[in-house]
Amino acid sequence: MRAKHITIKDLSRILNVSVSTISRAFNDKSDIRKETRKLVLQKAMELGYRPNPMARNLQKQISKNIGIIVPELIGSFFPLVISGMEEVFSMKGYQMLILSSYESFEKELERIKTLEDSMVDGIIISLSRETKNVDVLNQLIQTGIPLVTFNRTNPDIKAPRIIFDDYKWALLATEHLIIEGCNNIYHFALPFHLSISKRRIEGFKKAMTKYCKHCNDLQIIESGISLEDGRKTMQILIEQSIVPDGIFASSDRLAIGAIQVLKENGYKVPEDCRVMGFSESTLATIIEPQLSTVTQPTKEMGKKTAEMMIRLLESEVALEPETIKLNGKIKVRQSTRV
Amino acid sequence: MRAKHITIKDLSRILNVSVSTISRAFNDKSDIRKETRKLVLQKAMELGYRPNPMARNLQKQISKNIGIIVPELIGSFFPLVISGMEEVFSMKGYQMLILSSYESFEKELERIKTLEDSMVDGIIISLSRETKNVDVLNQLIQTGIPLVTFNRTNPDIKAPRIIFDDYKWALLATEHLIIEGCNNIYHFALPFHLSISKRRIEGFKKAMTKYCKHCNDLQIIESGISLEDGRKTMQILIEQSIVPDGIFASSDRLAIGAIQVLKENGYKVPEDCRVMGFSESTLATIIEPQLSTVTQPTKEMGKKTAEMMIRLLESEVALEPETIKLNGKIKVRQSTRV
DNA sequence: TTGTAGGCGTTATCAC
DNA sequence: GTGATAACGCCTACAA
Repeated sequence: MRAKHITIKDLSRILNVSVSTISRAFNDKSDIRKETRKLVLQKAMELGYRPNPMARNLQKQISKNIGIIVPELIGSFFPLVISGMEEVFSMKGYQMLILSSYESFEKELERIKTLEDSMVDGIIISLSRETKNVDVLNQLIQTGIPLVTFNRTNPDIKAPRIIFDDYKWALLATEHLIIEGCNNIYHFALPFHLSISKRRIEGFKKAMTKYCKHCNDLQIIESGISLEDGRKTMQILIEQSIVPDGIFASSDRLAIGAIQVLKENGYKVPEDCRVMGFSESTLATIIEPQLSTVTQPTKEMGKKTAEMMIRLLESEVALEPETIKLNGKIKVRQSTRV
Repeated sequence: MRAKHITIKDLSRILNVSVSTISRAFNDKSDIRKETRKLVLQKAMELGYRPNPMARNLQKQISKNIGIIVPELIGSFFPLVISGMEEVFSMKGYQMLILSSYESFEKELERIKTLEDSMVDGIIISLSRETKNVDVLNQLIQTGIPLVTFNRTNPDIKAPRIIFDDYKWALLATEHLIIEGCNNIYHFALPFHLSISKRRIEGFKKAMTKYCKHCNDLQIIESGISLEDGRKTMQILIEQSIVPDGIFASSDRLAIGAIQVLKENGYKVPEDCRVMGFSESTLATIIEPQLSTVTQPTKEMGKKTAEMMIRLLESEVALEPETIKLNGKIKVRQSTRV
């Protein structure tokens, strides 16, 4: 029982002009007299006429919808990225269809299918934790649907990627610990198969060798992603009587888990062990001591990703997949400085 | 340069059947022979044919899109609610268009217009902090577009609302403080004009009078919503040499701000002052002492809201606006118990 | 500068 | 059971 919308035909009857004239008025065409356009637009406003987007899209063979798949909607990172995208897309008249893969590869495939079905104009994706095989995404690109990846991506995907310069900032973060006097530094890493994880590990190693610090693979621990994962890793270390004098954790949550367990076991942060997080979260200033971390331009990442998508959409020719690396900043707080 | 999609006509030509037959096969109509349907479906699968949703929607006069407006995408609450909605909507074949009002009334109006323009089947909204006038929303309902409000709503809106039972749980939270021995309790409230704020204040007052505790309006402070707001309120109190022995804050962020300032000024929590938060956030277990708070069934709220929307959508008759109140749980941690 | 008519891909209403 | 055909609301040659 929805109020019937007024259509272009109704308006044409009322104004005694043809539908094409109205269409022209609404599409900024040149071949229409100024006064006519004004008249049409005014009457339209008066009667509350707006072109039906479904009809328009059907005819134009586009949907003005962009599908977005993220691993999760909890935690502050992805919502903030999405928020950045929204700013750009809403300016350009695009809508976002947001779906979550819940960190599951299977769900991710489902979501991709859903988006294909609903004929989005493009797809933006950040890979789930489980995703190792990216064939489906490459097939997607084959069919001609614009794809952009961000943050959690994979070098095998033949699409643009907007990422944080993990290598560089992991290097700088580690360097910070070294300069503060740490000798025996451990790295709590994200799941190894994530490219984001690999890049940070490289940065960590580079810093260690640069300063001739002892560094073997045992110092790099595949920890996971959550606070609980950070706790577990630290617990295992302590059970083995290993207490580093510096920890570089690949996420704030990992870092905070480590700090909690250190404190529970009577160790002092930063005196006994300095702890550095990664990718600033609201948690960083709540924990005691406040956490040093690397801030990422999260919202910026969303904006850049959206802009890249729009470039793909508007470009006539196929663009060479580009990689955009975003810079961060090191935020020194109490957890690394006595 | 997008690969052309195969259409119902192509398929009809290939299979040598009429388009209507194919349409029937895809719409579970009864008047089609089993084998025919099977044949059609199989060939369709083979050729990768899927009905074009734009055409289908145009003809059915629906969009299968639900517009969702939230005040913000940062913080964990709204993303989690949305996550709950997604579960329900994606089951039912609906897509969500998510927009943020950025806590601004003006932007909120813009967003509503955008959604009207894009002809969503229904709108779900949680009001911005600034929103006092809800005429536009009532007009929306007049035009027949289904509307559901959640969390931040307003009694003047003639639409279903899915809310947390703020009154009851504010009462219980306050009661908890009283039972733990507090006598001089202050309430850090959200902006007064929010109905959510009013309901919690009522609950607070009720608990105080129930236990014959002294309670005047000075004990109820309009604090805001953020951690910073919580800090400010506490600071002002301390400057006036007022140190309550109990604080019931209307959000975890307010509570944490209060705890920080208390500690900075040498007061102990919970010994000198017990602090109770509201609406569990991830921050609650990070702060020291860990924060007692009221957990809300956040994701559940999203589900219930989505389900309500679907009921409106599927119902032929206009439904009487219903209010659904969700229950929470009191989570006792160190900040209220010595 | 404006109007006419065909088509975008479906579904629904008739006939057969 | 199946097949034509007219909508759905808009855009765009082409004609006037």
